[in-house]
Amino acid sequence: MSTKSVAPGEELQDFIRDIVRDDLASGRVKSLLTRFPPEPNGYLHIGHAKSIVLNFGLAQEFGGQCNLRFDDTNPVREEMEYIDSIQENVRWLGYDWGDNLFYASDYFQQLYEWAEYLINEGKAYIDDQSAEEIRETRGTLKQPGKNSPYRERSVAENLDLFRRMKAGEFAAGSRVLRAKIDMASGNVNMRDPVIYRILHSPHPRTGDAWCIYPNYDFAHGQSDAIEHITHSICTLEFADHRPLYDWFIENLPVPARPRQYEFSRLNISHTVLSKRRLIQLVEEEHVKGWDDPRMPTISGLKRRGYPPAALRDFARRVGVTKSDNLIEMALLEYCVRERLNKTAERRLAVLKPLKVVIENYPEGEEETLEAINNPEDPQAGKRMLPFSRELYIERDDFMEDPPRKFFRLAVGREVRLRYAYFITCREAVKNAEGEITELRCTYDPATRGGDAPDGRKVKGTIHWVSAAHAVPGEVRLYDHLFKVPEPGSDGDYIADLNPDSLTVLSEAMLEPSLAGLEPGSAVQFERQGYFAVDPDSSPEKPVFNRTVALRDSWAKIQAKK
RNA sequence: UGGGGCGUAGCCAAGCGGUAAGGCAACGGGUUUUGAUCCCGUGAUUCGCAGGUUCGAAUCCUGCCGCCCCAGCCA
Repeated sequence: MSTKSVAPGEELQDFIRDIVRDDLASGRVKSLLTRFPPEPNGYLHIGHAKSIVLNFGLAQEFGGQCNLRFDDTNPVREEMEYIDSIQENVRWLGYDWGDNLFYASDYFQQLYEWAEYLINEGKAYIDDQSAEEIRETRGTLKQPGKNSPYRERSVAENLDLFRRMKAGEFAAGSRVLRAKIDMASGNVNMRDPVIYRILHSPHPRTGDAWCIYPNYDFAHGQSDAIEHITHSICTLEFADHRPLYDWFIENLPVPARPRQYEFSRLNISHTVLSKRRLIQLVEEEHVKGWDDPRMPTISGLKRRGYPPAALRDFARRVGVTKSDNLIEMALLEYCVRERLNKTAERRLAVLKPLKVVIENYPEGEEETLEAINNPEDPQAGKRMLPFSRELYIERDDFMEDPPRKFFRLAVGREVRLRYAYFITCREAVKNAEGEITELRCTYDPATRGGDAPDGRKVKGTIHWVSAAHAVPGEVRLYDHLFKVPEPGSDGDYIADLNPDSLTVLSEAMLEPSLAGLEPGSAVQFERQGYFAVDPDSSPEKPVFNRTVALRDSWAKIQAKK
């Protein structure tokens, strides 16, 4: 399976890969070891996918390895449920970490010992100040902080206090362990950062074994060192933490010297990718859960029908740099179409049905016509479509007063029914309200299959489904979750939500082969778009999600008017 | 003069002193039983701005401008 958009043999080019090549070439590292380090406190989204594809992709490209490591240092926010969904998501994206599944919590004992080591070295101390006091004495971005009154405690007292913290003698928040670095540093992260805090809450994996927990800064780099990670890749907001990351590596007897590199996080137009905002969308029910097909979460994209290969391709196409970016949703959609065009079988489905009666087709008669499953893939074979006197076509494929360039049906005009016959519309039947309820047409028996023996041409080909054989179903049409490229750029992002992001069509008519497909199956409804079977689907009532519409140059022309 | 990062086409992005790759979008045209796919063609005398070094600068130097991140006992 080809998962790359780059030509065979062509190497991806970015600053991370430059560094990796140099390190491998110079022998600084003998083999590459990366890691993907999610915190199990939420669902993964496409921004994480970029990181996953980078870290696992690097390992694949350079014959290295990528570990999956949960950064589970904060028991008050983390849950087992997320640990499971994250693993599922990474696997679904197509990556395998083998036996290399780790948890920062696996290292709690080692981390604790290193904390004591720092105390013994006179490089860490117990601070009795409250959180507010610590904040107040940290200084501001432009002014240095003040030393804590507890900063010069003896090693013995620090050790005693730290052990009693561990033993559970103190209340949460009453004391913390701080690294003794420099309260006047221009980098706020270096102003005696807190590295251990008291948290009397059970941990999803270690239970009540601990009541003190290391924080991110004290756990991440050391975990990298324990695993002998060579390149610890994270996003730009951690660049300010790198001096601290390095400080621990230099001041602790760690078994390896990993290095941290930062790249800019992914931003995509017409959606949001921050955990906080995603949670709000779910909690305030602007969407129907984490896997709502409009969500940029991995589970949402999966339910929407986005193929993992398209996501991988997308992640590679956006590149890896340090500059702020806003990738147009159009690029993601392009990747999805490109993939699905090659893999999705074609089907006929009428979303907004309009009945058609073929007056000169014998009543009670029916026949089957051959249709190609995927013109892009001969291996996909063919199928048979039932045809009869009464059909449904798309309402949008008929116009009473059509403009000149309208190639579809109108009274007096002839079009081709895909894989079937040429038909000519004779009359549009209306009800009392003046709405068109039915089209009376005639067909040309000589055009069976869709070609006229006399060589005459028709401008349009439309899709259809035999009324007697059609399977009714529900089709969910999705549009951008937000109506503007940058939600919240001028005010509240909630106000930018697209009220029409979901349209449910409950009276769609599907060709028979569309019934009974497995949830997740992807098909193309010809002339309309790619659709995926929703988990809500049942053989009695199929439900399809529109993954992405086909490119539509006719709609584009219409929009210009 | 807090610290850190970034500025190449509408959106991304190569480029690493030798005279601006590529993709998406847009716009033309061709093929077509999906107004789809596919194919062909169209963009930067210029790389945030201003100086300087050099035979030669997007690439080196200096100054300026703009944008993003940091003051959780979150990650």
